[in-house]
Amino acid sequence: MRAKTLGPRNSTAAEDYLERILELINSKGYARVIDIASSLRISQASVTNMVQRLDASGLLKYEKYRGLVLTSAGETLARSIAERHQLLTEFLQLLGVEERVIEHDVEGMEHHISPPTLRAIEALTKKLRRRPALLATITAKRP
Amino acid sequence: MRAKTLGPRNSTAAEDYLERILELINSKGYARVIDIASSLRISQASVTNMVQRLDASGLLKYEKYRGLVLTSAGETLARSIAERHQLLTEFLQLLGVEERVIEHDVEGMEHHISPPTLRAIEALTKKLRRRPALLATITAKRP
DNA sequence: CAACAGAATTAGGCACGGCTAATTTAATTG
DNA sequence: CAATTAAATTAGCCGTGCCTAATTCTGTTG
Repeated sequence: MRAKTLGPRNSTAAEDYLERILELINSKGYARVIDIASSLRISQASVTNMVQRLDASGLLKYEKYRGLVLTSAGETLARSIAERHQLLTEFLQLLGVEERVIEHDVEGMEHHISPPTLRAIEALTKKLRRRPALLATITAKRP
Repeated sequence: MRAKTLGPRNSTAAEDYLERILELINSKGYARVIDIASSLRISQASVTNMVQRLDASGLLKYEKYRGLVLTSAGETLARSIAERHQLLTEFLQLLGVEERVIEHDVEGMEHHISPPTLRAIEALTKKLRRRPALLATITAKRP
């Protein structure tokens, strides 16, 4: 068995897993290794490995062959990741970016947006929602 | 000697190197291994390794112990990376995000912003620049 | 309750992108 | 121009996060 460190700073991969695990739990009530794997399009073996590391770092409780549950730390983190994802998605939707592109870009960049930046984008998004005319002039230029 | 693959899809690390190399060339006329290393805060050995991989993928010409120059493909790519960086920085500055935070976040997310998203943010940035009043209401809420 | 199928785990490997230590090459200078 | 110093390279290592193949566990079912 290897070390499975996963240090203090949670990696972008760990965030992807947490985000998906929360989604699965919300939609089906549980998150099996096989479901996480197919949802993230990676192998079951990779999921097992990461789940063990997430357990080691206290973000979920995991029992071999028995399943997993998020700890409260893990759930809190997963929720904030999901919220950030949602906000970034809404922001880009407002700008008229194509849905496929949004998914791709948000997936990549979400892990690198710190709370202050997120709050700034959130404030902007809220403003823009009330200025459809302003947005129209922007999106009109990119058909 | 190892393979040094660096496949078709250029990695985020490769983009960081190219960006910094262009900056160095613009500011001092050349980019030595030791300058790249200290600028990116990584070891000289790591730089040598990556520079060899960038050479292998045609983004720069490199001769051992002799230095490097960007190919036209490398320079074009480096320029677009730099422009994207600049645009994202300006956007966040406009939103009143703290300079340190901007640097950190842009460094992380820039590699994941595709051209359509960038164009959307660019259009928005241009609009916002002419709406200081609008921006004031946003930034005022985050002291 | 034994056999089977499905799910999970382990074993072993790989590319990436870092590192340090040791070595080699280039450049400076007495 | 030889010696020294600075820069660059190589060798070898490590963690992350993915993979496939082989194995093991669980739950169902005849």
